[in-house]
Amino acid sequence: MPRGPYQKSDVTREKILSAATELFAQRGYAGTGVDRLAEKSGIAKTAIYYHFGNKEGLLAAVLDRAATVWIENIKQSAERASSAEEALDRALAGMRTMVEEKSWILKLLLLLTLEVADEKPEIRKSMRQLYARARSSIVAGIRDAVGADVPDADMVGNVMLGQLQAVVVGLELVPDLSLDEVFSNLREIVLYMVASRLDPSLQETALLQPVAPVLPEA
Amino acid sequence: MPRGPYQKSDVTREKILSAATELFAQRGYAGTGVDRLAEKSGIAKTAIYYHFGNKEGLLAAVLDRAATVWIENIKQSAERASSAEEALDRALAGMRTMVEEKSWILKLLLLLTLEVADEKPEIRKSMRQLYARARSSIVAGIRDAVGADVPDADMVGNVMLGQLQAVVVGLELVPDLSLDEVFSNLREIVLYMVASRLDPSLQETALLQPVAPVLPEA
DNA sequence: GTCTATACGGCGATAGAC
DNA sequence: GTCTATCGCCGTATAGAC
Repeated sequence: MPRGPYQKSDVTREKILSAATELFAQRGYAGTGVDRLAEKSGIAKTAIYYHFGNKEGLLAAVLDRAATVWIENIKQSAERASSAEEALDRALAGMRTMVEEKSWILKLLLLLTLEVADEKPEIRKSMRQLYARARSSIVAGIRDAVGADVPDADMVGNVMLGQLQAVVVGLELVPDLSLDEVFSNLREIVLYMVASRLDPSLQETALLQPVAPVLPEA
Repeated sequence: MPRGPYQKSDVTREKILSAATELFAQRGYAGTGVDRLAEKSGIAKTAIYYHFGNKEGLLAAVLDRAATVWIENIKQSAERASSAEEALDRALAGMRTMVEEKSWILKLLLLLTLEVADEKPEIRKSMRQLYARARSSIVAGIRDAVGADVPDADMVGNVMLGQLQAVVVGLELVPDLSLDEVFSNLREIVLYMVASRLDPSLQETALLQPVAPVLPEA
């Protein structure tokens, strides 16, 4: 069994990462055994643990890379817009494309967060940073598009990312969920949130009060 | 080894369910081995598989029961309100309490959906029905509170449940997340959504357009 | 420090006898 | 329903080559 001069660590990491990216996308996370990853990448099973700690650490690395690419793409697309609304539409279109074509990334991102955020500080940190990058891209996008700092723009980012993740979960339950409806609804909400933060008088939606019906008292 | 007359199936199911509810809440899902469940409930390991198919089937049963109780509680609380806004506040308070006190239910609900919705039609169906029950409770609550049918009230439900789940994920990443902020933000959004559906002229938030800055063309 | 090979313990899940 | 295997897969431990 020739052991040859060993490859540089980075090369090995890359082989593992690309094999894992392919197999996780194809067969899912749970459906991809570490033994199979070792075989596919041509690297010993124990070396995978040496590099990534455990299967979840490998997943975190795969997802971090994949998601970063998407964040960057969407950001750049939005920057090419010539109006604030177009910037929003481009961002939403990017999110939608990701849901349609790479939902496994979003799905596993959620899964990883829920499964290991307790007890694995390193992975939690990695996920938190990824989320922070996505959200600050949105905040920056809003600032650029509107041309001014929007108060509490963080919350707009939270809502967008929250609804994005809700779509992923929703598709799992209702595969024929209407993305048109969901995204146009989200568009409307974001427009309202930004507008009401720029002009707080818009929050006067309490026209609900007078319409209130009479319900039996407890 | 006396095998005795076997207990009725329902009694056995109940023993398993209550043991699982307790252990899943205490030690988490992954942290609770089926062997331990068998020991704690006093029922043989294989009988658990006999009753629930597999560990995930058991989890689905546990969650269905626990979540149904919460949906009912929140619904009843909202019905006791004397105005539309109070009904919303009661519903939001109920959701918040659930996040604060029983977030493991929401967390595992999400996890189960993401992990097994493919490949396990029974569990997917169970989760979808649960989601549908929660959403139709919201829709009915809105109808009762406003005293009229709100067009596309489904989407309001989707947004509320989506943000609820986003909070659960968010807390996993940022344990000191401000629930005050998140829920008051959600309150604002729901009020807007309902109001704009009752009076579509409110959707004229396109005051963003004039503020649009000039960005470099691609 | 980087990697291989083997063996082993733990857990979910199934099969078959009773 | 219970029991006793038994399988597969994650993860670890160990020992050692380059």
